[in-house]
Amino acid sequence: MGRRFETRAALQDAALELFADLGYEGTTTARIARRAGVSEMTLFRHFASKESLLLDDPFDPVMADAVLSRPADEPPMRALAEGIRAAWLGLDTEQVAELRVRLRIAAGATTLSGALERNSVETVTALTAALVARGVSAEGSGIAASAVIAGLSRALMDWAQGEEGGIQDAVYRALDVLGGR
Amino acid sequence: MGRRFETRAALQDAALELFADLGYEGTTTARIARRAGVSEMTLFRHFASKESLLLDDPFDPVMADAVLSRPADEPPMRALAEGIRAAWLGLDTEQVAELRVRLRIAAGATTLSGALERNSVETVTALTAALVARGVSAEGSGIAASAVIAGLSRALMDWAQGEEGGIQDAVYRALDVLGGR
DNA sequence: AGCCAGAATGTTAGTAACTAACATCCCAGC
DNA sequence: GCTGGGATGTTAGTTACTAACATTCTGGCT
Repeated sequence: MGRRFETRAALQDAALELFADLGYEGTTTARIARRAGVSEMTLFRHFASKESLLLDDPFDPVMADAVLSRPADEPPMRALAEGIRAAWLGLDTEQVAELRVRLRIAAGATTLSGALERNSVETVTALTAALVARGVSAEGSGIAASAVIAGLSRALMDWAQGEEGGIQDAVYRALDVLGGR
Repeated sequence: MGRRFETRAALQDAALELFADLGYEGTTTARIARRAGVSEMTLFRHFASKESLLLDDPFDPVMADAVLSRPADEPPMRALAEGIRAAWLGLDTEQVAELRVRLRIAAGATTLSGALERNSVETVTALTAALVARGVSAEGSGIAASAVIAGLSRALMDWAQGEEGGIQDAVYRALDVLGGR
């Protein structure tokens, strides 16, 4: 094995370099493939879309777990907000820097409006399941999870575009708002 | 004048009929244009995308106004949720029926994931402005507005796919969750 | 070493949403 | 009647993405 992983990484690297140079919309999938030394068809075998070259689903199981351990009487939005905080403590500076690069590219491409949320389906599903396990209705769980991820996405986009402030602060402020404070 | 409006309406009618018959993804823009008796190019002069044939921005100024008149000490998510309720009282049954048709089509098309939110940019902007006018920070306002619209969109999708329950009930339950109850 | 199965990749041809450039038409107002 | 400008048509593209089928490459077995 290995080759599969290597090609995938090569494609993602090529994509990020070109996105940075030419912008997201100025970069064609054909060119990404060429730079990775691979055919365009192969690109689409590794990534379902051009979008997913930039934004993987950032699903983090720690989030869902943390939500489960919130006090039982907490309303769903609050439980999500307080639970998610935990997962955001374990980021090292390199991860944060790369996240920022990706988000800046995403923020600059009009055709990527809503892309972050679109690529968080698995995360939303996991959070929804966590709420259901806490006894919240399936309907209410889905609504709360969608809302929190949307709010969080917006906060991250704002953070990426603004001055170099701490990502933790930005996320915490967002979660305060979403949790109803 | 008039012709411009007529073509636009003809296109939208043709689109909805075909979407209902063949599904969203099974309908090509070329075919919509043909049925409306117009060239494909003309279609794209009236609608920026295939998506927008199905989902216009449903911006309702009543919503933003209602948010403005909430008590000053209410936290942003609560103010949005409670404010928005008002705007949902004035829907007649015909509007609701058509909304349901559109949403069912949207729910059945995988490529339309997140489309409702994407087509609510103006609404989000208006709600953000309303919160800012109430003294909430620009950052927090955007986050809250994005979250509430996402939650509401999710609730509407659920409602459209489920049994024929009242839309008011569905929206009210969603707003309860979003408002932190 | 030589061979085999299956995975990874390539090639080719196509579809469909959208765009640019330029020609034409059609209606309103003089 | 004529004319100017907006609405439309035509043509020719670009780009993301897919289907079908051929080829190559790799790792394990004898």
